[in-house]
Amino acid sequence: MTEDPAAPPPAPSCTPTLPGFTCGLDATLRVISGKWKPLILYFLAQGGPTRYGELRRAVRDVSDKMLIQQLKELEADGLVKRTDYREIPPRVDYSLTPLGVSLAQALVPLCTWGTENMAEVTRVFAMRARWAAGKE
Amino acid sequence: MTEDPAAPPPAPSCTPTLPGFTCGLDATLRVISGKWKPLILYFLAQGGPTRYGELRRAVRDVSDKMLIQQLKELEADGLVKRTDYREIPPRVDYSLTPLGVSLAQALVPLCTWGTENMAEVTRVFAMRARWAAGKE
DNA sequence: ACAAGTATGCACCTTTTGGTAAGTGACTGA
DNA sequence: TCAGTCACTTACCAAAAGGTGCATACTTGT
Repeated sequence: MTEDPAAPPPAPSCTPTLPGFTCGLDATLRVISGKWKPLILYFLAQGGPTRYGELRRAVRDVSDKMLIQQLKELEADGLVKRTDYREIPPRVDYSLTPLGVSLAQALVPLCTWGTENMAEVTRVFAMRARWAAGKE
Repeated sequence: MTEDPAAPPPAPSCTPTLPGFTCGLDATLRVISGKWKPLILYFLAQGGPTRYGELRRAVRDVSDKMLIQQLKELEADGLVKRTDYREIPPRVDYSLTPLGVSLAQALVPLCTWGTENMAEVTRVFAMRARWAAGKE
């Protein structure tokens, strides 16, 4: 038999039989990795179509270069849609595509996990930072 | 009331009111970002406790340095447990902690999303690669 | 006339991340 | 005795990611 009666916890059902990516998880992570992408997705999922300047102010501390870059990648990945109104003081807004919306939904458990285990994660990162500082 | 009747799609419920991390999603992503971490999590979730050498062979193309490094970070983050049997040809194995197991579960939707949308993602990445190659 | 805001582009630099190759010490099999 | 295995460690280097700051063309407000 292949299954124990005392089945182990429901493992991540990756399917590592694909070209280029080792599994679905790998593919997904490549699409959302980028310092500001989670935040962008977050704001777009919450706020609907958002103008560039608004995003800029919402995602604190992001520079123009970075924000534009990440938006372009998200757009190229088919997760966000850019709408240029071709007005004369430029007006552009960004929103999630259906694909983007579905990804945002898949991200919910991760948000939840992060929030629930924030204490642990924060503690651990504080330790890492102190350790890294001591190394120099 | 705070909710529209025509509610927008269930957005990622980040809670951006925390120190250090902008939201739960942010925290989670920092913990799993790293070229080999998803794979490691994947194998540990599937296979239970795994010896170093086995992992090394399972996660193809990973170098010792990288594998050790990522394992150390995962251990420091409380996601995997390292067991050293202190035997004389060294014997060590790695397994998921309860926290690691819970994270693995939270990753399932991402795996699924990646698998379902693999076609899109693959296509888009192929385009990116071609574009990058043309740039040089 | 001049500053500020609009959405971006570009050049340059630093930081972070990943990769290669070698070495460690105690052991085992040929 | 000599190569190979075990689980690592270290030094060094390349590539990728991220950051700073300036420039654009046009408009609005002072």
